[in-house]
Amino acid sequence: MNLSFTGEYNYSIDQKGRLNIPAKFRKALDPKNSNTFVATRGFDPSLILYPIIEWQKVEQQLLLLSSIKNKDRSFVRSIVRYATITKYDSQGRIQIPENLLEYSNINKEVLVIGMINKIEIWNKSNLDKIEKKSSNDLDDSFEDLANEIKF
Amino acid sequence: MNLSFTGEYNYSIDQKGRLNIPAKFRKALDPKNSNTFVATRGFDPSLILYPIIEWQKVEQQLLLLSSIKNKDRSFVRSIVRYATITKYDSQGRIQIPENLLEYSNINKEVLVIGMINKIEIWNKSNLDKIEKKSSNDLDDSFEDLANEIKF
DNA sequence: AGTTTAGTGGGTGAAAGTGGGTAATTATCC
DNA sequence: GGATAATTACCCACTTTCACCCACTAAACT
Repeated sequence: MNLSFTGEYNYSIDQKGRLNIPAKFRKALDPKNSNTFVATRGFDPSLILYPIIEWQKVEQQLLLLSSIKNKDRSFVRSIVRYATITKYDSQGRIQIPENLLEYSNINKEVLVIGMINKIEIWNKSNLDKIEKKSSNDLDDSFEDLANEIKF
Repeated sequence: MNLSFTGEYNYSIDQKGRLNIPAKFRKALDPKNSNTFVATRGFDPSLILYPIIEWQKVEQQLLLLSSIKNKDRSFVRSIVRYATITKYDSQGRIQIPENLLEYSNINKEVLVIGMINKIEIWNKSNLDKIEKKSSNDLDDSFEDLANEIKF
């Protein structure tokens, strides 16, 4: 049975810029990935960790975009240029590059969120702000999505 | 014979945050689930337990949504971040995370309700309140459902 | 009444999370 | 190109948490 990433965890980044991957996520990670993730910018001001195999799927998708269209190229670039391969150490921690920390506005306290086939890393107060901003129209706007899905 | 959770049970959560799964439900649980549920927030202020296989169906549907669309992403996040995979122990108990207890306003006494293919967990007084509030217009609103299903 | 099953409580050792030191590798400078 | 600095990878150590086990009581069944 292939598990997925779910749930959220409050962790902290140490002075060396290392972040612990929750044990449950490590167990859920397919061994084919050989303990390796790709860290990159999210569309939100957050970071995303893809298992390396998942990332390769992303790459395949990006290859489908046009190299001629300005928009396409710039979209691809905006994602790929920040992608960093990292393998977690024997304590289960990955090294997060400085520029990604800056982008996501992360210093120490972070919220690690399982997103089924990938992982998001947030500065919690950042996420709270965003949630609050959209929460007014949120219930309504989710309604149509929720109707598409059988729970 | 398989599945189908029915009936309700008054149980209590112990100091470690563990909740007993009624023996009847454990027997009804397909062995393919290997004693594993996913606990998550309900749409009411209650919790839902999905057999892991049922939950995976939900995940499959969520995976169809776009990671690029803002709304889709935050919809997925709002659901998945509270989903916790738990296997019940040799006494038949699952561990319920602190944040779920808070959300559902549960301290100790709970009502465990079978909902056919999943299980709801309520703070009993919470449920009473909600039922009471809607009970006045309830008969009318149920009538509408007759258009969708037939007994 | 005795036996089995279910529900609840609690102790303990292994695992998880966190911090930090040192060697190895890479980068920088002269 | 070689010495030195900086960064990274790999270990070891400490604290806390949690999964696992044992035990007790109540209820159901025979």
